[in-house]
Amino acid sequence: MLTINISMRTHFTNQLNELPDGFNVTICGWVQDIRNLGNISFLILRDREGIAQVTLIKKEMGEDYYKKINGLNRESVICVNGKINKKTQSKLGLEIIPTKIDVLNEAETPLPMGIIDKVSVDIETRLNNRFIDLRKPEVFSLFRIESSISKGIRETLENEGFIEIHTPKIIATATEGGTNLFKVKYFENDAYLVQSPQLYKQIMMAAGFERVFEIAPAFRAEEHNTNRHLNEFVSIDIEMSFSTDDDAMNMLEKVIYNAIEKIKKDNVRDLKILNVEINLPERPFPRVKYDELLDYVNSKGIEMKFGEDFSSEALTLIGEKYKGFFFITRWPMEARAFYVMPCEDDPRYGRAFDLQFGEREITSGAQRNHIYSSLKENIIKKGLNPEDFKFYLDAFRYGMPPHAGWAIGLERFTMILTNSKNIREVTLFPRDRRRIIP
RNA sequence: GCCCCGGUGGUGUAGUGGUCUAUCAUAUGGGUCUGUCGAACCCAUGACCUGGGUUCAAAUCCCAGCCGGGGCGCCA
Repeated sequence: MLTINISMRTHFTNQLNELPDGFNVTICGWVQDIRNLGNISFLILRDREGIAQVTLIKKEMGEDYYKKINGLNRESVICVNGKINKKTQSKLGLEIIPTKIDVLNEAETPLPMGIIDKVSVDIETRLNNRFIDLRKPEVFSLFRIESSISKGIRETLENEGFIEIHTPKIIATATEGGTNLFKVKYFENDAYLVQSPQLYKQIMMAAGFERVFEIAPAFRAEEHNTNRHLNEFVSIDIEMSFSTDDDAMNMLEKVIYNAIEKIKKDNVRDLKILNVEINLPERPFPRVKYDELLDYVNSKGIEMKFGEDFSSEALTLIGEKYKGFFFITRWPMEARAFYVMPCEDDPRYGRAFDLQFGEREITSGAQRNHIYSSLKENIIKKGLNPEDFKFYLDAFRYGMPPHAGWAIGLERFTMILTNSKNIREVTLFPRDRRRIIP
């Protein structure tokens, strides 16, 4: 049972059930609703854990006080001291008969948006008034689940010997290429926000840390306007030494499985509020080669050449065949970043993989190329300048072990598990093409 | 960046040239009611994104801007 010592409050609303009839408590929270019937009224108090009914009786409170409390605006913050009455007609099974009500902060009126109103609210309005939107239990539950996910992932990685690291988010230039970077002024120089900690976590392999992970924001200056992209998102990155792409995939399976197991255990109430059912995936996840899917897509009439990435249309088709988690493996080198390790048997392919959930991509990873000369060659092949990567390439010259890793988008993963339609739903204060406030 | 769509009270909507002094719900303010739990009932309040144009007449048609939604590309 959760126990938080806060001087004003003796209990959260969900703890009242276990207390005996007549027990004296103080509960604190927001005035969600007042139903006034004249000589009796019902005040619904909401806190983080639920709601409770406070029953106000005019005869017992006196006319003036009764009127004052009934006149409180919705969403005002109060503390109620009183006795539990279990012989109530309330559907909640108990009510509080107040002896003292402190008004700590009165809300203004009208509210920018309703919390329990029976009208839908646009996501735009909700995000503009996020602090109110987040008071809704079904919105709050998403973030409790997101919290469990990052906690669960962290637990698994720590058990597996990973060390949590923090790499810089402001860089001179030269990450992986491919995506646009946000430019920032750095005193007399230009600098950029990182798109990924990729190069740094690889350098940590040369540093001998063996296994590292980082949970941190990544920034991408892409002008996308979709339900699954953010310009700032939380990237969960790992890198592991003396490991192959298979080892990385196995680790990913374990991490995903444990996170889901944790949610099923710790977020029963949230899943119920959201009306979402999550099944533990079967392991191992299917591993499907790029070529196989390429053929499949072509056979279904979608034109796609070797080396191209799967289009949305193609992924929709693939998602109909593979519904849960599955890996796409053995990608063409030209479709992936320069740091991927080519396959020994055929260097046109690389030891890279994506983890999909149906049509949606949630992770990409690879065994990395740890051979200095070959890595440098691949940088040139991609049209990049090795000079720009000196700080990175040097780490491969004085003892770099073979290594592999992956990155998973926290919001994407949460979105999939909670069946959310828009990634903004599972981001507290999303940063997209237009939004930087709040 | 490209394509398509949209902007009406606090919130969500109806309304495609005149009968719009603009619909409905919700909210807000006031009132009735001692057991509500989406309380009920009565009364009231409150809106056509901005600028320009067409027209006798514009919420409605045209242009520009601003803001937003969906899709694509790209990706986590």
